[in-house]
Order: sequence, then C-alpha cells, then structure tokens
Amino acid sequence: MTSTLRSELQQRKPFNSLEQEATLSIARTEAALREPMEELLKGAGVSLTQYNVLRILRGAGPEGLTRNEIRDRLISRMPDVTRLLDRMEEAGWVSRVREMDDRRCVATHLTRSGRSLVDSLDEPVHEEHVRRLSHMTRTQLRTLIDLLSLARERA
Amino acid sequence: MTSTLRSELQQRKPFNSLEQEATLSIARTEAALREPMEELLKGAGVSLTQYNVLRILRGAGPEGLTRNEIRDRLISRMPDVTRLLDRMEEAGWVSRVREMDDRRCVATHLTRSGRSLVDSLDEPVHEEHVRRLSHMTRTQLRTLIDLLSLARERA
DNA sequence: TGACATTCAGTGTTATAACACCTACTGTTC
DNA sequence: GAACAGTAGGTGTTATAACACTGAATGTCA
Repeated sequence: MTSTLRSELQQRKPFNSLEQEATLSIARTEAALREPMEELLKGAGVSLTQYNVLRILRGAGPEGLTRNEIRDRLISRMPDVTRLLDRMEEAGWVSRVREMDDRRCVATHLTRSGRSLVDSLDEPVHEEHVRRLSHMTRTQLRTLIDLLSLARERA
Repeated sequence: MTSTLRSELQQRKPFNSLEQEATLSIARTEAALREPMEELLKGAGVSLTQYNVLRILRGAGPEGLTRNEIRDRLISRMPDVTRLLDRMEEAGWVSRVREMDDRRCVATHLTRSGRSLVDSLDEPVHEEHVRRLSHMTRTQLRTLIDLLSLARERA
C-alpha cells in the first residue's frame, strides 16, 4: 500500500518513516475531501470557513457567540475572525450586538437569512460526505475515526 | 469515542453521519499536525508550501521541473505557483532557465542554497513527525495509512 | 480609588492566494 | 505555409490571511 501515495505524489524515494507517511497521508486526504466540498459551497457563495462559522453559530443558539468563542471552535487557526465576520455581516448572514453586561464583548448570531442558507446546505453537504466515503464500511470508518483521535492526542 | 471530537470542537449536537464525523476528524487532525509544523518551519523562514516545493525539487534531480509539474505534485491545489516560485527565486533557493527545445517550458531547479536549506530541515522535520505520532504503534500507523488511502479512492 | 495588568474587539499594513485574462510557442490540419 | 487549437508561463486585480498594534472595558490589588 505504500506505493499508492508515492505514485499519487509522483515521488521517487520511499518514505523516511511511518510517521512521515501518515502525516502526508492525512494532509493528502484532507485536501482530497476539502477541495470538492469547497467547490460545492462556492456554488452557494460561501467559503468553507464561512460555512463552518454558520454551522457553529447555528449550534450555539439564538444568543450567539463572541468572536473568540467562534475562533476557538474553528477547525484550524484563524487569526482574523473580525473581518471574516465583517464580510458575513455585509452578506447579511450574521449580525452583531454589543453585550450590555460586559461591554467588551460582542455577540454574533445568525440572521434569518444565514439560518436558511446553512439549513439549505445540509442536504447537499451530507450527500457530498457520503459520496466520498460511503464505499468504506461502518467498521472501517469507525476505526479511522478512532485512529485519528489517537493521532491528535499529542497534537 | 465519539465524544472526543465533539468536546474538542465544543459541539452540542451529535454527528449526522459517520461519513461526516470522519471528514471532520481528518480536517481536525490535519490542522493539529500542520500548525506546529508551520511554526517549526517559520523559524527557518519557509512556509509549508515553500518547504514542499523544496522537497519536490530535491526529489526531481538537477534538471528540475516545470511549473506545472511542481503544481501537480503539491499536496493541495495551488493556482499561483508562478509567484510562489518568484518569491523562492528572490530568496535564492531556486533558479529558472527556459528550455531550448520547447521554449514554452521553464525548468526550475534548486540552487545550492535551497538544497542546503531543505537538507538542514530533514532532521527537525523528522523529529517533529515522530514527536506527534510516535505514541502510535507500527500497526496502528499502518492501518491508519491504509484506511486513508481507501478514503481517497473516490476523491 | 488610582495604578496596573488583562481581556475583549477592532485596525493598519503586508503577504499570499485566487481568479480571470494575456502572450509566446508548438503542433496540426488544410 | 497560413490558420487554428492547444499548451506553456506569466500578469493584473481582487479577496483573504497573517501579523503587529491600538483602544476600550474590566478586574485586581496596593
């Protein structure tokens, strides 16, 4: 099986270590799953990061979340959430209100439009997930998820 | 084990499908491995993408590769390789020469400086790989790699 | 209560990525 | 060999990410 990833990357030399091969496999797989998803979301006019924010806010309830709470829930580090939210506010998907009890904080929540956008994407996104991975058995998926959880243990 | 990723992302609702959970697990793990690696490389003044280009060129031999060959070997889609190489040329790590037989093509190859940079990073990068994943057994890593290869089959 | 550190959001600026378009060169077909 | 499509690299422009910094509000503690 080592030959698969090597041939995909058109690489000559064998891998230096199993750890390196696993790291590259994860990166490669992430890109292979992310890129068609970004393509799908582009049709709805959202980036993957924006879509993740929409889902985070939907999961958070009507009171919304602060900028830093959103940042901490995002999958990868994102130093400029302020302007990400600026653009989403401009698009009409979120709105922000300054908290009254702690005036440093600003709560961001979904608008009706943002809510219906993220709802409308549930089905196509689910179908895309399934399309890419439904050839794997339940057991294989479960094992993969568990091994990835183990892999993140030190990270 | 489902609770792990949900608690990491501070998510309330359970996952809609095993496929979705696997996709999010892969994305999360990729970020968890990539970000410290980017931090390490930043110390040497290279981005992860630039480092990947350096490795690709080292693996390609002294004759070098064209822009499109480099693009196709990169892990994720990268539409603007020209200016990526511009910056690397400016940094003195690569140099470009127009082919004589097909004057449309430009061969990019490592300079002595680029070669010694990528060589000097082998050990710290290898150590970082091992640091993050050496708590997994050989069998677990092998299984993970094989399942990821299977996951990419349709992607 | 006044000084100080901390924490929150936001801003200014630069670097990089993304997208559409352009030009040079090659091979093909009539 | 002229017209054409195809392929290579590059450019102009806009959008986004990254980084350092600012300012307001809060909490703490002498």
